[in-house]
Amino acid sequence: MRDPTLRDVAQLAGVSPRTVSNVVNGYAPVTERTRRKVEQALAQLDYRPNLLARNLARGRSGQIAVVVPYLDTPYFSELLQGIIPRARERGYNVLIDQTDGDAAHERELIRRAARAFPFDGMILSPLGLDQAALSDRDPDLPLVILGERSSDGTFDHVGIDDVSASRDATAHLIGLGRRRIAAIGDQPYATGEAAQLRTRGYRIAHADAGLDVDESLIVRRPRFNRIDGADAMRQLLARPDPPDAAFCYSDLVALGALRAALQAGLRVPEDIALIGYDDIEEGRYSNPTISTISPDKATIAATAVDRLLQRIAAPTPLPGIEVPAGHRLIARESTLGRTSGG
Amino acid sequence: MRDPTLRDVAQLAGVSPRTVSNVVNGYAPVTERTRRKVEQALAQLDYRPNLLARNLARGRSGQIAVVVPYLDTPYFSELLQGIIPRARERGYNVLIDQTDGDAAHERELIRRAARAFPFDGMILSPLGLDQAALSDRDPDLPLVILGERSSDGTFDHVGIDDVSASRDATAHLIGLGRRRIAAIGDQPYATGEAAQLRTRGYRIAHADAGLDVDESLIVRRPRFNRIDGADAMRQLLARPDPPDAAFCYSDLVALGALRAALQAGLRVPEDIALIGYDDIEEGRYSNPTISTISPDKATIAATAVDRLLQRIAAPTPLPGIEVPAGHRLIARESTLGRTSGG
DNA sequence: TTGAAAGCGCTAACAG
DNA sequence: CTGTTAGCGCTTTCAA
Repeated sequence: MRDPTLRDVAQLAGVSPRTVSNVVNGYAPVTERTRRKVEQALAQLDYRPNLLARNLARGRSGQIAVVVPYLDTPYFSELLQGIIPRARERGYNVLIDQTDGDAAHERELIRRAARAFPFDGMILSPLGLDQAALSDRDPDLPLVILGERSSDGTFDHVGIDDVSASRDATAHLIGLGRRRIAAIGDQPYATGEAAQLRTRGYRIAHADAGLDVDESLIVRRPRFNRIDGADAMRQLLARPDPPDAAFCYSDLVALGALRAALQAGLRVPEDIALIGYDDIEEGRYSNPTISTISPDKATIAATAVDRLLQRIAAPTPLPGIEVPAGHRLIARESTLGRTSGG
Repeated sequence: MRDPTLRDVAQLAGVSPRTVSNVVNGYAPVTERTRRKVEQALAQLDYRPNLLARNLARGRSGQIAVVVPYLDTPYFSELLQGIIPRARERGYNVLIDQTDGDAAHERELIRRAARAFPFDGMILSPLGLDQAALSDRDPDLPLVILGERSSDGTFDHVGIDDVSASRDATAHLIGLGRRRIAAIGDQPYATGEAAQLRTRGYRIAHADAGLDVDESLIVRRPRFNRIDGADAMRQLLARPDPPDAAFCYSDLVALGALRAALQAGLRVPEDIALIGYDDIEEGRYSNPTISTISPDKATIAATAVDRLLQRIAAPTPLPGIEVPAGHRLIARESTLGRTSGG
C-alpha cells in the first residue's frame, strides 16, 4: 500500500496539511489541542515524511558528499568512520565517492557537473587536483578540503601541520643517532604538495641538527602505498651505502618498506629504523610495530563535518579558513626496538 | 542565478517541456529537427536536470544504501571499493552507513524506520541481526545480504561457501603435517552463524583426515579483529600443550595472532603455522605474509549490485536466491615458510 | 493559530 | 511526434 502522506494525516486529524507540517517540523506555534489530534493521527498512520518531496520543496538534498581517492586506504576509512556518524547526527546523509586520484573526476565533482549526484556540500581529499585547479569550481558549492592543499579563501581546509610533523618524525630518527636517513615519498610536481611539505620538514630537521641532507636519499614515489614503499626500500638497499633509517610519508609506505627490509635480511630497527605517518591500526600490529606521526583523526573528521554544515547553513558564503588539527609522534618498535614494545 | 529548468529550455527551443523531457531521457521518438533545436538550447543553457524533482516524480530516490558493521575493516572497504563504481555506472548513488554491529540499528534500517535515509534498495552485511531477525523487515525493501546468513526467500544472499572454504583452510594445515590445530573465532550463539560455518568446515576437515578434534583448541571470540586474535593466541600459548597451527576466522584475527606469537618468541610457521580468511592486502605485506582464503570480492561486489538493481527494477517482488561466489586458498609464508615467499 | 493554494522541477497520462 | 496538464509530497506565502 501507498505510504501515508501529509494530506492523509491532515484528513484524519481534521486539519489542513499546513498544520500537520507545522507539527511535524515544530515550526509555528500550534494549539495544544490541535497538536494532540495531529500527533495521534501521525502515530496511527505511522507517518514518515517523504524526504525527496521535502528536499525538493526546501531546495536542498540533505546529503553531503565525501570524496576520497581510495576507499580502501586505511587512513581514509578510519576518517570516514568518524565523518559518517557525525553527519548522521546532524541530520545529513553521506554519499561517498572515490576518485582514484583522477583529476578529471575530481574536477567534475567540484564543478558539480555530475548529473546524478545531489549534495549540499562536499568534503574532499584531493589528489589529482593541484592548488590552482581547486579554485576552478562551482562557486556556490560549500566545500571543505582535507589534506594538504591550503585554502584559497573560498573553502575551508582542515589538516595538521605537515611540515612540523615531518620535522618531528625526522628529528626522532636523528635523536636516535641515525645519520643516513632516507625520505620515501617525495613528489616534486604540482599535485605533490603533501609530499613536498613532508620533504620540507625533513630538511628542516636536518638543518636544526646541523646535518647535511644527502639528496640521493630522497626517494620519489607517485603514491603513498605499500608497493611504493617496498620498491623504494629495495632500491635504497641496493646501494653501496644504504640508509640506517627512513622517514616514510605514510604508514603504508613504511609497512611496504618494512616488508622489503625484512625480506632483505635486515633487522628493524637495529639495521634500519623506520617511521611512518598516519597512525593506522595496522601499524600497531605489524612486526615490529611502526613508529608514526598520529594526526588527530577524530578532530579532523568532526571539524570537517561541522565546518561544512556551517557553510551550508550560511545565507551568504563564509570566508574560507584554515583549521589546524593536532598531531603527535608515537614511537614504537620500528625505531625503539623490541625492548619497549607493547 | 537560478539553475535553468526544463521549462526554460522548452521556452528557448520553442517546444513543450514534454518534448525536452523526451530528448533528455531519450524516451519517445523525436524528429531530428526538433531534437537539434532542443539539444542546442540544452547546451546553451547548460541544463542539468534536478534529480530531486525527477526522483520525486518517478517515485524513486536513485540511491542504494550499503550498510556494513565497520567501515575501517579492510574486508569491507575493499568490498566497497568494488560496489561503488559498479553502482555509479548503473546510475545509482551509494549511501553508506555503519552499524558497529548494533542490532537495533540494523533492524531500524531494514524496517526503513530511519526517517532521513532515502534509498531504493539495500546491500547489508548483518552482524547484530540473526537469521530470524532478518525476516522482520519492510517487505517492500529490495535487499541483498552479504556474508553468512542465508536467504529466507525474500532477499538475495551472495557469499562464498564458508564451510568448504574453512575445510580447505584446515586441510591445508593438516596436509602440512600439523596435528594440533586451533580454531580462532567461534561464536556459538544466534548471530554467530558465520563463525559456526567455519567451525563446521574445520571439523569436517579433521573428519576427512580421520583426526579427532581437540575441543579445547576451539577458541571463542566475539569479533573478528586484531585484538581478538592476539588475545586468543596469548591464551593458547599459555597452555602446557600449545597448538602447532591455527585456523583464524579472518585475516585480522590471523594478524593479531601473528603479532602475539612473534612477541612470545615463536617462529611462524616453524613453531606455529597460521592461516587467515578474507585475503586483505595487509596480509600480503605482513611479516611473514599470511596464508588465507581468498573470496572473489570483485564478483561479490558486482553481483550484489546487479542483483539489487534487478530487484529494484522488478515490477513484482523477485524470489530471493542464493548467489554463490568463488574462493580459493592462497598459501603464503605463514604456512609455507620463507623459502617460497614472494 | 490555521486554511487555501501556489509552487519546487520533473515525469507521464492523455489527447491531438 | 508533440502539447497540455495533472500530479509526485512537501513547504511556505498570504489571508483569514
